[in-house]
Amino acid sequence: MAKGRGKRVTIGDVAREADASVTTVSRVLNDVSTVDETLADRVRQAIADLGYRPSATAQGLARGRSGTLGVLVPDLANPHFSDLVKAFSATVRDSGARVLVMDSDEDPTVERELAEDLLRYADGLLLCAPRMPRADLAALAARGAPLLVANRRAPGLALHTVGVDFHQGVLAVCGHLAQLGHRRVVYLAGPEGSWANRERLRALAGAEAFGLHVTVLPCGSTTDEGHAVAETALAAGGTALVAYNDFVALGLLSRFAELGVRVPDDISLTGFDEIDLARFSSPPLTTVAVPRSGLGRAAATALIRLLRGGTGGAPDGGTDADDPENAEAEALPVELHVRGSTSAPS
Amino acid sequence: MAKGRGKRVTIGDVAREADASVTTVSRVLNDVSTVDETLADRVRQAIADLGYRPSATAQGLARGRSGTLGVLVPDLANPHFSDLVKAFSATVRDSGARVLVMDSDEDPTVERELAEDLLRYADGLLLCAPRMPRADLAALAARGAPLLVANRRAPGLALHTVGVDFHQGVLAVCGHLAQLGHRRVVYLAGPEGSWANRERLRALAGAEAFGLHVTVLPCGSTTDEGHAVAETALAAGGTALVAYNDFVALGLLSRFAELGVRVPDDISLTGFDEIDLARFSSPPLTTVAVPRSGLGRAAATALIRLLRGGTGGAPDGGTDADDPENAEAEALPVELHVRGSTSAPS
DNA sequence: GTGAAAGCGCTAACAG
DNA sequence: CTGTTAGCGCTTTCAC
Repeated sequence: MAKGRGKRVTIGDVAREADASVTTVSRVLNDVSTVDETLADRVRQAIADLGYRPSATAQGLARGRSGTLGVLVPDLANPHFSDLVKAFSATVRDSGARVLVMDSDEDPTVERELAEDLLRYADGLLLCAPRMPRADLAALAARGAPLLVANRRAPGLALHTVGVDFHQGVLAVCGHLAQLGHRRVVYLAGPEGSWANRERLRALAGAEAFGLHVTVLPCGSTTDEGHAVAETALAAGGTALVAYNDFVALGLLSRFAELGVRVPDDISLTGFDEIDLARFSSPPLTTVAVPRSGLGRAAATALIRLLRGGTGGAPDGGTDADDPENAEAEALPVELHVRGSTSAPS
Repeated sequence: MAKGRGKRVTIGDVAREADASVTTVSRVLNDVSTVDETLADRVRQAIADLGYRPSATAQGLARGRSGTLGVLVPDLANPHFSDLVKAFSATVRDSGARVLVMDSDEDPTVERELAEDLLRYADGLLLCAPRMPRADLAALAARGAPLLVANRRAPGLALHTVGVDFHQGVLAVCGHLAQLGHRRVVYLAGPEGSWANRERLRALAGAEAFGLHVTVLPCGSTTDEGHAVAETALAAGGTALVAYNDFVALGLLSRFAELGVRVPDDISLTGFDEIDLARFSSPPLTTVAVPRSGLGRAAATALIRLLRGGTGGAPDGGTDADDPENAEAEALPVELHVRGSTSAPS
């Protein structure tokens, strides 16, 4: 029986036990080229008896691919990324591979190194690195490994990306607010260098076109930061507050409750990202739902397709890098959810 | 330069380029047995020129270990586990290894398979599987691979565990409530089979000793479930509600806000787990902080130690399984945080 | 101090 | 349909 002894059970042990060759064992393992049923059964029996499991490492070496995909995120504790990773993993697993996760702890200076390390293990990489310097991105791309970048664009870099249409989301928020009659809104900005924040700002600028005047206040991305900035935000003289994300919005809401400021009667408030709790605040939050799981699935699908396509797979020459059509972007639609935290200005 | 061509750069390429042997290259790679500085420099230069990165797979095969640790969690989107995995990964990475994450999606029927698969890739495994059948656990343990189980006990199974002292946490909550003068509390129970829930119930039973009468109401672990059970909970006739976790508590709070029930004036409420948002609800939640990151770190440390110790490492005989001292438990302390959601009964 | 050669466990031509 | 034989890229005795 499969008692946990010292040495690993190898394919050779199985072959011996089943009185077959390792090739045959390998064949039944990968159910390939019809092996005689009797023999196959004997092999399966031996596998079961010995509790044999093929070593993924050996398979990887022999096959030339590890069966592993990497994903690098800035913060796994952020629901945005844990949902993404979760969906990514599920899809990847369905395709028969596994996922190696790395967390850069929001530190752009280690991202490059982590990514390179990940590539030693993985067949491909999903990169969520909103603040990685362009040069590092270029260097990674030049490694030639299948690389997919999430929520970030890198013009002229010929890399594949997937992302969420933040622009449209912010526009939807602004449209909603404008329609309610708001004219002056204040935006509580997210992290400085982040692509998501830049994208929001870009959209906000566009929103001025339909009669909205927006003031930008530095803030951040956490509940704490939202809480801390509440009074300043109030003083900024808008009738509506557009928070960088739901965490910030909930922080504001919390502070407002303490201050006796009523939302939306005294001031309207919107979030972004739709975390689970957004429906359960008082009042429930008007926010933009972004397809986190959808993004994870899309990323997995795209990366797997890249793998299959074989980037630079041709031994010599073939489709090389400077193909302008080589880069490919995908932007998933978002959805505005109007709830109790917004109303017409008083 | 390191242009991303078709073929992978191997140690042989580096050796050729540096006019050295692969052995030497391997040596400078693993900085072992003083290689002559001149030669070493030449090798390093070649490595840089070629953009060489050792294949983790090949290293794994040759070394007999993959440099990868696995972790299986029920739900990566749950902050409890994402924090745990994050801290686990960080610690594991500091020790030079990587982490393979798998998410069982709360489905106990796939856990066994996922764990076995993980073990094909990883040198060791951290198992968070609160509902895995004992037999499966035993089977995994019998595989002989370094295995660490989080937040769950398995008497007689001689496996290593780390966990949080839920028992003490619940007792602290009850003590707090009792001291405020509560006599009748209702517990909103978590998922049926889960160890965490069983542990809470066990502690609750103990709490009756100091004068608390507790009614148990089935509920669940999500905000939605808390929201849904609110009215029933109210009708159960307690002066305080002990929620399975913070999500449930926030769901209750949300529903209470809709119903005009005031917390803590009309009823006291406690959570468990201290999610980030617990401080920001209205009122802020009295809850029990569990050291999620600490648990992740402790798990990593323990697992790494197991790896070093070499479970069943002795080729024949040696320290075998039925050693009673072989199993080892670690229970991290928790901390009650009293906030605005609890007060003396009216 | 350095290199040649034998594997690590598996897959994949290539014969029979 | 089945087995023999090379490797996959690296580490590691073991000689030099």
